[in-house]
Amino acid sequence: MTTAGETTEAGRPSARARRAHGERTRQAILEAAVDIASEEGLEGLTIGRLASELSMSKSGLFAHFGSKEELQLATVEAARAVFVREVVGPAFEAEKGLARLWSLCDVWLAYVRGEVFRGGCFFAAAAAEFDGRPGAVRDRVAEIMKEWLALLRRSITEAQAAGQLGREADPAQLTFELNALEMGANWAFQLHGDRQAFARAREAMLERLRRVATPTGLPLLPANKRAKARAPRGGSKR
Amino acid sequence: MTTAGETTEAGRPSARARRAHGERTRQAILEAAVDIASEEGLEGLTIGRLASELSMSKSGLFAHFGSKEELQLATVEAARAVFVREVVGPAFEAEKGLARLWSLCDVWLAYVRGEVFRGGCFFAAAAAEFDGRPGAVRDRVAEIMKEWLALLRRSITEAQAAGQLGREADPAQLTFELNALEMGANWAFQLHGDRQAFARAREAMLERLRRVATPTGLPLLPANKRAKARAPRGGSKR
DNA sequence: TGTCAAAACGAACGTTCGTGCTATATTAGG
DNA sequence: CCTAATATAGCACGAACGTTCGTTTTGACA
Repeated sequence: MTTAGETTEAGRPSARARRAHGERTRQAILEAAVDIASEEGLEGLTIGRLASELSMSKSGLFAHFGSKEELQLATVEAARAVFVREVVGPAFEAEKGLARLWSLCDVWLAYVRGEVFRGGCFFAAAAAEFDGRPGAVRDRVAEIMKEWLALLRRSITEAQAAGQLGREADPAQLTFELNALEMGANWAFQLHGDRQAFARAREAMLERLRRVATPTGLPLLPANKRAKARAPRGGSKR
Repeated sequence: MTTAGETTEAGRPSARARRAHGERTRQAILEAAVDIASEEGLEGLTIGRLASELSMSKSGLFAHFGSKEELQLATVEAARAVFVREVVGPAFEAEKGLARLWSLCDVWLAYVRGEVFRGGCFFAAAAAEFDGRPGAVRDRVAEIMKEWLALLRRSITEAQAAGQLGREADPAQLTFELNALEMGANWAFQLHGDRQAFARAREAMLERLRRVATPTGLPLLPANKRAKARAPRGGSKR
C-alpha cells in the first residue's frame, strides 16, 4: 500500500508477478538511492545522477516512480526497512525490558559506527534536511522518527513494569535524553569523524540508566569498566 | 579578522568606508541569506531566489561575492556573528566558572526557542547538510562548532579551577553530553515542533551539572522546582 | 513462432542553476 | 563640472534539473 502502484499483493503469485523483473530493478534502484541520499541528502539525490550510477537511462528509471517526490518517499521507505533489519530486529533478540532498552541504544550506536548508511543515520540527516519544508516527505520522516521514539519509550515502561527501572523515572524525559545522546554521537562522528563520541554516548547512556535502575535491573546492564580515569594521557585527540 | 575581506575596522571611518553603499547592501543581502539558509539549507540558498527576495538582479547581487561558495562562506560568517551576539555575548555576562557554563547552556536553548534563525540552530543545520561534502564550507562550519565546544569545555575547566565542579568530572565527556542535549532539543523542536524539548533538555543539563557540582558550586545553579512529579496529568502532549 | 504487455531507452521539453560579459546608473574627489 | 571608481542591471551561456513522449527491446505464454 505504501509502496507505489504495481506491487504484487504479497502472497498472490499471479502470472504477472512471477516474472516481475521490474521489481528487482526497482529494488536495485532504491538500494543505490538510499546510499546516495544518506550522503548527499534526499534533495541532492538527483535522478540523472542515480541513473548514471546504475547505467540506466533517466527515463527508464523515472518510470518506476512517476515523480521525484515518489522516489524520495520510496527511498525513505527503503531506508526504514534497512533500519528495521539492522537495528530493531537485532535489538529485539534481547528480552523485553531493560535488556532490550539497552540493546536498542547499543545497537543504534553500532548502526551508525558501522556505517550501515554511508552518511550516518539516514533519518537524522533526512530530518535535518526536511524539517523546514512541509510536504509528504517531511511528514513521513517525522512519523518514522516518532515510531523510533515510541519504541524507546515502550521499552522503558516495560522495564518499569518488570521492576527493572524505578517508577520515579519519567519515560518521556528518559526517551528524550537517550535519543539526544544518539543524535549527538551521530553528529560528532559525521562532522568531526570523532569515533570517541560513541564511547562517550555509551557511557552517558549507561550512567543514566544505572541511575534509575533497580537492584533487579542493574545486572542487566554491562559492567562498569573503570580502567579509564587511571591513565589520563594528556593529548586529547585534537 | 574572521569577517570577510573589506569590512571597516570598526571605529576607523576611512574615506573609503564612509561611503560604502555597497557594504550596506552586502549586509542586507547576508541578513536575508542567513534567514533563507537556516530554513532551506545553504545549498537551497539560491542566488536567484535571494535576488528576487531583495528585488535585485542576480548579477548585481552576484558581483558582491564572485561565486556561490563565497556567498555561502560569507553567510556562515554572518550567522556566526549573530550567534556570538545572541548567545556568547549574553552568556559572558555571567561570572566565569559554573555560572557562565550554565548561562551558555541556558542562553543556547533560548536562542533556538526564540527563533533567532527561522530554521533553528543555523550551525546544526549547516553541519548536517555539509558533513558529507568536503570543501571550504564544511571546514568552516566544523571549525565554528569546535569553537563552541571549546567554549563549553573551557568553562567547565574554569568551574573546576574555581572549585565549583568536581575534579573527577571529565570535561570532554561533559561537553559532549551538554552539546548532545542541545542538539536533541533543537532536533525535536524543528522536526516535531515540540516545545517541551527545551524543558527536558534544561532539566537533563541541570541534573547532570548538579551531580558533579561541589557544595561551593551548587548554589550557582537554578533551584530545583519539584512541583512536577506531583500531578502527573495523564495526557502527554500527543 | 507470433503476440502483447512490461520495461528500458533516447531525445527533447521548459526551468533554473551558477557564472560570465557589457553597459548603465550612482557617487566622491579634484 | 568632469572624471574615475563603484554599484547595479541586462542579457546570454552551458549545464543540470524534473518531466514527457514516442519508440524499441525484452521475455512469458498462447
